[in-house]
Amino acid sequence: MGRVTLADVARRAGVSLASTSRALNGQVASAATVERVRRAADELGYIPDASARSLRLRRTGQLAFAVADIGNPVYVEMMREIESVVAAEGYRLVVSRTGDADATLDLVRDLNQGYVDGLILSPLRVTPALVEALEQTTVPTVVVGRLPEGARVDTVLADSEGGVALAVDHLIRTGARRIAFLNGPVDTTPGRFRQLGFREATADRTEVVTGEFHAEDFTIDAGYAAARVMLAADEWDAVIAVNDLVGIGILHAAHERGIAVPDELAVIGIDNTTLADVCHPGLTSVDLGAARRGHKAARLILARMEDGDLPPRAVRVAPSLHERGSTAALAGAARPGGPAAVPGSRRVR
Amino acid sequence: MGRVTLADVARRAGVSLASTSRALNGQVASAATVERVRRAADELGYIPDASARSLRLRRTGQLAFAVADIGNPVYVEMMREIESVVAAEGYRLVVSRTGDADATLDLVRDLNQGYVDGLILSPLRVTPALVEALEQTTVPTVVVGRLPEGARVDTVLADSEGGVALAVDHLIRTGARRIAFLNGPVDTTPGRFRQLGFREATADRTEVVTGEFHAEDFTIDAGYAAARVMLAADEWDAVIAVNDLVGIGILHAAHERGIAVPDELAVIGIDNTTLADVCHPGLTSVDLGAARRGHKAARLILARMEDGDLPPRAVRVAPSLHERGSTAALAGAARPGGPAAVPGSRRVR
DNA sequence: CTGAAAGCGCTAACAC
DNA sequence: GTGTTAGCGCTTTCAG
Repeated sequence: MGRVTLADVARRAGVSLASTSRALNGQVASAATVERVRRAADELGYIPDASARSLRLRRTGQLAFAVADIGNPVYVEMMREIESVVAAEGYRLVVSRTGDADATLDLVRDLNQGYVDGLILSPLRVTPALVEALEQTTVPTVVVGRLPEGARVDTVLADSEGGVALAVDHLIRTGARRIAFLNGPVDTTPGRFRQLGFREATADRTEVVTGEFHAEDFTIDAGYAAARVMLAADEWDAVIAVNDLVGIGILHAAHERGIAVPDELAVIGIDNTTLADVCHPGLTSVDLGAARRGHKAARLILARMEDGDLPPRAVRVAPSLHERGSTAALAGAARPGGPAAVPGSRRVR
Repeated sequence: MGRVTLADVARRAGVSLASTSRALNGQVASAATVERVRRAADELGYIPDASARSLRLRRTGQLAFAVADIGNPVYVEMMREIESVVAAEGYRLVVSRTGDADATLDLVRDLNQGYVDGLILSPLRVTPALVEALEQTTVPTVVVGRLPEGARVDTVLADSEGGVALAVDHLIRTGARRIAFLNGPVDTTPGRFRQLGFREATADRTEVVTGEFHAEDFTIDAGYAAARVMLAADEWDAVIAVNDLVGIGILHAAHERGIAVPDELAVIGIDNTTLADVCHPGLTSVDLGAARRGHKAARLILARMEDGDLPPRAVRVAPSLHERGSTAALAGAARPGGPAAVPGSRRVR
């Protein structure tokens, strides 16, 4: 027995192909026809063919989510949320690696093959060619991350500047005066805007001495390597890491040098991933709302697919600081639960 | 300007549809034709339609990877490896949540819609209905995890029993005599076989006192909750956790009670995820080879799609123990790097 | 409410 | 080497 097609069902039900299709898809059809067709389909074990439907309907029921590295927990969190939203609307999720800038470009261009109905893209690096490709593509797309002013593409934005400002303020309030920023590659969107945030937030704080360092990648290992250099060069009261992974690299390097965290060095990460809760001490971290960004991105793409003529939208997600053991408590503010506390964070803002 | 189809290219190149298709797909065609068609395609910006090709070719170029919860880092690791292998062969990866047993069954049945060319499935619970559905489906499938004896399905297996034995042996060699196993739900594949492994490994060790406990889920929170109960009830020298997440929950509970790890309580996790390296103390963990299982699964599905008549295969991946700070060092074996060491693990076996 | 027929875009026989 | 044609399985006009 080969594949059961709609024609088989039609034959068995003794009605036409058209009526069979209509009956199965809830279009106009007499109750009797629907009944007969349903029965025939059941008896035959009919399952509609996805490719044929896609070709005819010009829709696949699939959405793509593309990121540089799904190994970063922050993207996993985003993906979970996206999957959960779009699955509820009957869409499957295809995951892709964006790889380098060229690969990202290819990915966007390939979109026109129509293997998905929409794309949620979180590019690490945004080139003019990419923006152009995004504007040209006929497949609805939403970008999680910043695009140049005026780009006609739906975006969902983290408030990097605001988030870093939260971190800077917190450190200054807890007494830090020499504050370093350990960035990742600065030619990336997160690298660029988190750095900008650091500069803005410290610009008029004349009481503060600042420094900037760079990890070669947004990973624990790269963060550790860069932190060794940083800690060997100067003394700092506090470091803000471009993300939690780099923050954990700093924790390792500090531990290795015998520098006590938070007493001798406060550390703040960004992204507020599970890792921040698991490491020791717990990593105070700025939550840039990965899950919420995923949620918004999913909603945006769904809306865009619904109506392609909507004007481009930019949705913003607010940051919040989650205080853990890697930063000193504010004077008068008891550390929750005391020294033997179960890890957990205190939401500051 | 609407979609550019192959017919448009053919018209512009001044050759037939068939020749155009052949020229573009590297079939027999004169150099001149290829040249003209290529040019026409370029000029028109032709991009083949994925749905039409799928319908005609009876293949989608997509593979599905289905797991219960992509939030668990061990699945992320597996997915990364799978994605990297299949992407190199030109396949896209669709991720699905398996949800409960019914949802898993639906997923497998829906496979026959033909929206993917193959499925890699890692089910938490295996029911007879699922096995039957897997055997019936015409879409190549490989299961990561244990299936009942005789199931005619390709599988890749972790050696749970061997892995747990590694943990038990290590603990006994480092002097533990009262050893608990903190399992997850026992009606799951990992729960069942890791428990079996624990029982087998401790069966003829008359010098050892054992106990078994259960977390309600394979998560940090559930592990923590169960560990509180466990630690309140009795005194243990060591605990083996069903996975790293539960292991970290134990670390938290121990910390909360003021129990020193590893001096008063040794803890071993399973899966050897990034988390094991990040938590404090580092979690000694049994690596069940998630990345290698992902790799093998990808290879298996590729081979199966190549030749559907192959007899079902079962590929095994060997476990290894990675020693970190949560277990005492063997007498005479210096802890690598001393107390201020950079986190890292020592592969014992 | 139902049926006949066209056609989505592509590839693969088959004849030349 | 090339063109003609059928057809993958489905939905949707358009008549009746």
